[in-house]
Amino acid sequence: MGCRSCDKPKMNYRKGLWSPEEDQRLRDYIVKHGLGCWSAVPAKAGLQRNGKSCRLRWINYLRPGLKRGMFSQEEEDIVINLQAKLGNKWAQIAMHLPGRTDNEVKNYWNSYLKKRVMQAQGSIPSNLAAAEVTSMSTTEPPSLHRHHHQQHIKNSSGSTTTSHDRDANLSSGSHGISAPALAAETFDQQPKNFVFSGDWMPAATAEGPESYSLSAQHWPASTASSGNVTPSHAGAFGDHMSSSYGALQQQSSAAAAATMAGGGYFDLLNMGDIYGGFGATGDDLLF
DNA sequence: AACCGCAACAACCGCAAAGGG
DNA sequence: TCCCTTTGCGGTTGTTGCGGT
Repeated sequence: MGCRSCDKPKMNYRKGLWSPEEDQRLRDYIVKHGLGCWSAVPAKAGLQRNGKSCRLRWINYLRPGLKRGMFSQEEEDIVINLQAKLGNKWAQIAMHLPGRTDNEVKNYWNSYLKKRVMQAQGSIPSNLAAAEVTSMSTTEPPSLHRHHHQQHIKNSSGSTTTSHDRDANLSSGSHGISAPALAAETFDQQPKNFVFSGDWMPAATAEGPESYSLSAQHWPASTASSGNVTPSHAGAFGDHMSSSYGALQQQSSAAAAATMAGGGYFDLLNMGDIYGGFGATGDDLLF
């Protein structure tokens, strides 16, 4: 792991939100060179960030296949049940949520699910409970009350975009906490969809990623929600990695075919250099 | 219109594990 | 085997925007 060739002079690293330009630089670099020594990335990519920050940015927001937007009922159930089972092992929990990152799961838990679970268990502090009365009188997340029809989501530049995906999820049924058995069932099941491209990647390319033109129009609006509620991560890679590949090859849905057009399984392997592969933890990158 | 509180989420920080020299 | 560096993870903080007053 040590990477002595990456030695670099200490510098004042930029902090705070990432600008679209920084995102672009990081993407460009990784697409061109693949993932390697993160500590070397900032210098090579011309970024005044530390490697840690670049890694986090890539994993949480720039990596292809991330799902943005509201958690579905099924995802909520998985988080709740796995949290009960594993504790705050967000990386492990995220493994079972295709397209979700540990950070996203953690934030969702801390900002919403935790209160719901506490209330369900009757252990929610009175002050919290009071604050939650209005929002918890139904099973919708508080935000859905506050922004009923248009959910404003910040992007990295601090501006907001309007996403409708949360509204889409409103129709997904009750948000009540389901039986614990659900989670156990869920992690054993195969991912339902495999879309092996990020929303910033071309949906279908005959030439494969190598010939892919890096124009800005292909990138998502930074961290803004793409409104994508389609499971777009490469499945629950983690424990299911090998079987997922098998499943993928058997998948002949139009979506999968379109996404993988001209590339298919071959693309997956090639893009592994870019994606870094999805490691045993599912959401982590291996290099 | 201004201020305040809340919610959501992006990002930082610190620690531990992993791996090379 | 030890030391050093990098990576990964979880906790926490900071920032932003919205609704209410």
